[in-house]
Amino acid sequence: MFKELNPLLHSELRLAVVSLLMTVESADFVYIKERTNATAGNLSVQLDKLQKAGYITVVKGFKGKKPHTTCSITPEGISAFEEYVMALKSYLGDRI
Amino acid sequence: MFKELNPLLHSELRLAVVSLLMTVESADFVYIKERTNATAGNLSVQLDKLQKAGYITVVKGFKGKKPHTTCSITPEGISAFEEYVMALKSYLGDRI
DNA sequence: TAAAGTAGTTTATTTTATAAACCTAATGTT
DNA sequence: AACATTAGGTTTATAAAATAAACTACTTTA
Repeated sequence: MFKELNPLLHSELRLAVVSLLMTVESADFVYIKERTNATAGNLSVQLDKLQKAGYITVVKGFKGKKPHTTCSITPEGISAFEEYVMALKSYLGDRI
Repeated sequence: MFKELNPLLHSELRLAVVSLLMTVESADFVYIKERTNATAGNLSVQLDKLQKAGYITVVKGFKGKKPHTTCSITPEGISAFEEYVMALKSYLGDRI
């Protein structure tokens, strides 16, 4: 009846991050933070989890002299997201 | 960009319960438990939260000599669910 | 050169979700 | 009759999550 919802994606902020990264080639920490309205601390933690799951890549470097973190979604992230959407549909019936 | 997801509904089991109750006039504890694959303890707790939020009504009585709990969704539950679905759409783009 | 800002990370606290243990009554079982 | 088992839950304890607050390290500005 109801499909299981991948707990890594069933989190408001992580879902927002992945959803955002689905629409762009890459995005940096500050941009993601602004778009998702997240606090830096929360975002830092959640990006880490997504990276450890292999759903995103996180590249830390410098832009000029400031630290700069760039994220992008991986193929595994894309398919996890797509599966999550399918699973959600089992909860939402035809109103979606 | 991303709408807030009602935390009361953004829980796998509570979402399943509400989603199920959207499709029936009422359902009893055991039926909900079976349909959602929940443990009794977890279901008991989550039904309580939904009731306290005013999203469902929970009527406890007896069927023959055994306890019997019947649940149904309230108008507030229906609109909360519908708003939740709208909010979700902001995360899912056009794949939904 | 001191204060303030940027870009994060780490740690601590609060919430949640969940399972395990428990309760009460009814129904077999010997 | 006494005891175990099942049904239908509830309560409590634990593990996992989310989040905010505090902190780090460096840079820019006054």
